[in-house]
Amino acid sequence: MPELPEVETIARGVNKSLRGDRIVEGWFSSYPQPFKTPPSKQASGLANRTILAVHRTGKHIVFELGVPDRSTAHADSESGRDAGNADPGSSRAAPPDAHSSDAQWIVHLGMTGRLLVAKPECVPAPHTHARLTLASGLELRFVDPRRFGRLEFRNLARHAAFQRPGAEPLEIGAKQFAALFRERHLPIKAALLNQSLLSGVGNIYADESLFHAGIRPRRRTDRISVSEYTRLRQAMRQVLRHAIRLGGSSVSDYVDADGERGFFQVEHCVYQRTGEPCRCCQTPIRRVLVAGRGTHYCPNCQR
DNA sequence: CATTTCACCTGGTGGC
DNA sequence: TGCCACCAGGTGAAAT
Repeated sequence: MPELPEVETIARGVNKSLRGDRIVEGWFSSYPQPFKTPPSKQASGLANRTILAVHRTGKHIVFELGVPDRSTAHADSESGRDAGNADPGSSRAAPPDAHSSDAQWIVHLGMTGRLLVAKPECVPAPHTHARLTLASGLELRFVDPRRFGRLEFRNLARHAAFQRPGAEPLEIGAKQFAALFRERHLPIKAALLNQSLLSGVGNIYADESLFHAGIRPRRRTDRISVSEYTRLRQAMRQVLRHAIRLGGSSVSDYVDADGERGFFQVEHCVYQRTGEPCRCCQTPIRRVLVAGRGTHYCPNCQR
């Protein structure tokens, strides 16, 4: 589900709700699959840190975290919550500053991952693999039925900051975009899905971008002209920006951090419209396999 | 090395 | 109703 527009929507939502909040403690399920960092290390690494900012890079959500607030940890364990609350220097007094980030929590949602801001009394969904309790009283929950998602904690004193593997689709220039693909020899759809080239485009937005550019998904990257790449980049930018404005695509169960569905699925021209008439020329949309993924295109509009 | 295929998971859907 | 095959937004390891 989560491609660039969905991940962007979730990151914005979490940032809005939790920026400046403090992580009191983390709970992680015993399944090893969703974790790049062992659960115990994530829990101890996250505790008592302030969330300075939450942002998207590629398909990853990155939490920028401040240094652990030891005074709060002591106050909580020795003299109860009152001491922490009475101290104006603790909890939310300091303005969040992402540049002073001391650690990062990196969330990848895989196919079915969700990140939800919830009230603690709200019953957790099945397949909830992580819960962070926050000083505000809210909870952040990571839910992921298929367990393709990944959670990682990085202490920046000892590890480099997270970097997306490829270029950012909304930042790359026209010249670099064409250069990225022209010397390769694979179907353009496969190239668009390769995150080490371009980070953020997935199955939905690859198909939609190729439709709007009028390019067939099986065309090889080395046989597409520079002017076609200019069109493709333009189409991709417009599709991604429009999808972000509509809160992403809710194909089956995608929801944002507040549990709200997106609306870009209504605008899909080809994705999961096999056999339905093209919105442009009425030709039935065709489905084929490219790079092992279901791929949808209009045989008339795309050449 | 570049490219392609497949395994990793659970759940929903549609055919018989 | 039950059983089964097939499909799903992603990625990285293994095979070619």
